[in-house]
Amino acid sequence: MEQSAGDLLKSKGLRNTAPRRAILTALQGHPHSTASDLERRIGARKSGSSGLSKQGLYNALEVLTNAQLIRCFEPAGSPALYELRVCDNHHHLVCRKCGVLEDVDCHTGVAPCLDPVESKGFAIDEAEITWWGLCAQCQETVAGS
Amino acid sequence: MEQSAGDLLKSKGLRNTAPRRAILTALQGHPHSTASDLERRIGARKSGSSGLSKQGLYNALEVLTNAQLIRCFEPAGSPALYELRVCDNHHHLVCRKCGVLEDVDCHTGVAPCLDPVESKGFAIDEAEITWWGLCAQCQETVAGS
DNA sequence: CCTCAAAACTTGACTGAGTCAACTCTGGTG
DNA sequence: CACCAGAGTTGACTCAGTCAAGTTTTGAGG
Repeated sequence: MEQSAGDLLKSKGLRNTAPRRAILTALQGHPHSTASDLERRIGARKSGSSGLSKQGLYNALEVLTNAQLIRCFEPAGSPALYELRVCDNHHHLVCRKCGVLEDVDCHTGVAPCLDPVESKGFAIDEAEITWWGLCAQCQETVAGS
Repeated sequence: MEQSAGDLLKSKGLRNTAPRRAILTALQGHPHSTASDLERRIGARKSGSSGLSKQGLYNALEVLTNAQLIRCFEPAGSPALYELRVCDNHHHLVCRKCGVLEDVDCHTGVAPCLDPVESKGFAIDEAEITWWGLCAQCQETVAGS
């Protein structure tokens, strides 16, 4: 198996606290979670367990993001989504109708995978690509109507 | 000169109302405006003139966006930005530090300008690309500190 | 030019996502 | 095992945007 949440935190020199472990664990198997998804999922663990405060959640998410343990992504019209896949510079496909979201591998795998026509003097470190369209299911719905 | 705001509205079969004309006019020379920028700019016109309500503004922006007279763009961490450039599928460069935003032409000029490695059954109509980095000015600041 | 209904706009209450600030608790080092 | 900086809690607050119900305006037809 992979490293435990605690080991991951240690390997980045971060404190090994229950909320942080809970977030990392809660993200496994739920690749695109909003802050409130996480709040619900963590709060709902076996009764008696913590249930992290909103502020604590945002603090922890920020720390984990800065440490590159998780990645944050904000598609237009949606709250921020957090995911465990990092360092592979993958991109996203979003359905305009139902909002479903899919990961797409990057053709190069390292950021920035793409250069702009002109950089206007910027030092670019990432090219974020979002493809918009209709998912297979919504295409059927539209065609059938 | 270009078509007047009124003519543009007519050409799309939309009603020619003062607020809509005001929005189109206010966007000229202010390529990336938030809803509240627009509210301020329109409200501030010569006294006695309208000053559009918040709801009216959002309604009008939605109509104009649907009619392809303006385009809406939401970079992470910022409210929605509206711009007049449409139909050229251009992209954006954003400074991570100061938030400054630049337009970048698309190398093809038509959407979607780029195909994903795998489309997962989606019918894709747009590839939205955002480059993140540091603008020339912020690079100097960092280097100098 | 006048009328009228649909379309557009206004008002004001409300929501959701995230932030601020002040206080308390705890992990892990000495 | 005591300490304290870093982590978490609480609760008020902001900002961007939405909802719903009522009023005004636009422009097509008489």
